[in-house]
Amino acid sequence: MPAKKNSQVPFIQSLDRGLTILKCVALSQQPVSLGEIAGLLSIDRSSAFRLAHTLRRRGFLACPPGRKDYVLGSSMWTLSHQYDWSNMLVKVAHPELKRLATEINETAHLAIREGKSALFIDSAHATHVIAVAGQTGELVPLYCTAHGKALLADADEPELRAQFGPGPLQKFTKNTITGIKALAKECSDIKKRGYATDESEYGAEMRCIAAPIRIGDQTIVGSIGISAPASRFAREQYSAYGAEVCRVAQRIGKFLNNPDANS
Amino acid sequence: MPAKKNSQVPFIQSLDRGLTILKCVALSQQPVSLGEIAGLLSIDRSSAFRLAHTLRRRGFLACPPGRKDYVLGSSMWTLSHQYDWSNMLVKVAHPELKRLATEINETAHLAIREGKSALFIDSAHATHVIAVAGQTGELVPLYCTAHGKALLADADEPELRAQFGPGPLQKFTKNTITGIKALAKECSDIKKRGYATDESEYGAEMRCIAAPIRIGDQTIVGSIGISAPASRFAREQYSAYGAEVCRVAQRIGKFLNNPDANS
DNA sequence: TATATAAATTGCGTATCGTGCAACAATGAA
DNA sequence: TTCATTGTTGCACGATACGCAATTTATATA
Repeated sequence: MPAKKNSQVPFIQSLDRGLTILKCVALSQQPVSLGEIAGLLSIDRSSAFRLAHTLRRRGFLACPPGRKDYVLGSSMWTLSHQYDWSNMLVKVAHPELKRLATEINETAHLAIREGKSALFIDSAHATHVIAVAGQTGELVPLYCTAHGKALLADADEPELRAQFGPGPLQKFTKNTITGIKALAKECSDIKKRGYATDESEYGAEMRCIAAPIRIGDQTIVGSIGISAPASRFAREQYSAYGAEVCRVAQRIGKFLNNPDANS
Repeated sequence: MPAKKNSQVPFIQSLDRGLTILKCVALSQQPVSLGEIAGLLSIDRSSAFRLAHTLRRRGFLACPPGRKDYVLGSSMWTLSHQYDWSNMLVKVAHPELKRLATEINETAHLAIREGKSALFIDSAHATHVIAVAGQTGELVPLYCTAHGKALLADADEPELRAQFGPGPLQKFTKNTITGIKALAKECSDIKKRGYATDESEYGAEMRCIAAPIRIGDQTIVGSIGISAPASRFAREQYSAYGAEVCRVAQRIGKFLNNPDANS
């Protein structure tokens, strides 16, 4: 993008500033003081005060009891909970999903976490006629699928134990990981490597690779990956495809953070 | 509050309008057109357009590909995911929690769902010296505690099966519900009745009552309840205490929606 | 406790910025 | 095609949001 061909549509200054405040408060882990807000926007304290005040009266900001600095308010909570976010992720990720599918020429999937399962919320098929498991809407276990394990990548052993209980996990195939300890090791490997694999751990004769989609390089909000019959998907391709899947996942994450990005 | 002693702090009109748009789009299940926005605020279409435009450029709104109406954008997604919301719920609910504890004169707890468990995020103790189980930070199973079952109240049988698997659930006491079907029945009863009970289903000799906290009378975001040794908490008190716990839960939910409400 | 320093909040005049009007473009229906 | 609806841009007026400065409130220091 050589020159900002920014539309001439005038910006509503005060709204823009208000949104900046909102973003800044949301991303800060500590409460934000008025002075910081004013400094950030390079505006007078009084202006910052009035903006923050309207945000507060609308419930988008709030003051911790007794304190006079700002944290996010309940409106943000309410709105974000009532909205069906999977649509959002689908919308953002779909072009990438399609690119991935045609590039690798296999089926690509998009999944989110839904309780103890991974839920496929979108897919893009390649030219192959042979349908692959994992239709949109399908729920699969977290601990024995590539998507599921990608979604679990940040979990440590205590967390996994809280999720799945202490007992051994259900065995679907001879490759299924059934021990929590082994699963924790797997997760930390996935986190290092960037992508998760599924060596026929749930469905037989299936290979799958998936990478977690992170916002702000932190919280995992979904996963993207490809799957194919083991016969068509050799183990030697893991590292190459894995890198590609990671790149796509990162791009989606980046786009979620910064919608202005190119393309 | 007889007269609005509303602070004289002037409202930033355009910011206020922008936030209204945000709220309206978030609450609508369908995409919202420009005309609707303009109508809602009783402003000119051009003004609505410019407000929506700034919201869009900041990522708070977005247009579905090809269409020209608005849905929530990725910024809302990002911000709401990066923020630690449990603090928010704690902050809003704590006064009510304390009121409840002193009113009933037992320990009151606040919990949220954390995967397959309920997580206690706050508590208020009464004057009794005898400590009750369920410290803040403790994780307990969803299916055999009052808080857990309150959090599950909206789940139907397929959903429960997806969460817990088909097999029988772990038995902690002689009262623990172990069948999914029975659990589904219990959940639908809870939904009708408004509150969940725990008849020593997890910890022995303990009774507990909890009600789901809902935003917009819909999505369950947490639970509030009281617990006491069975010796101090007779079964006859269920309906009275249950009603009270429901009232408190509703009040918290209402407050989350509308922070301006009377304290 | 008193005093000093900083931060939050309010009043006010002015220039800016947002607004509505009206013209224009794009889209879709008949 | 025309007509009707909705989205988008130009423009001029005036409401409004801004910064300055004064006042109140909170926090630190002696």
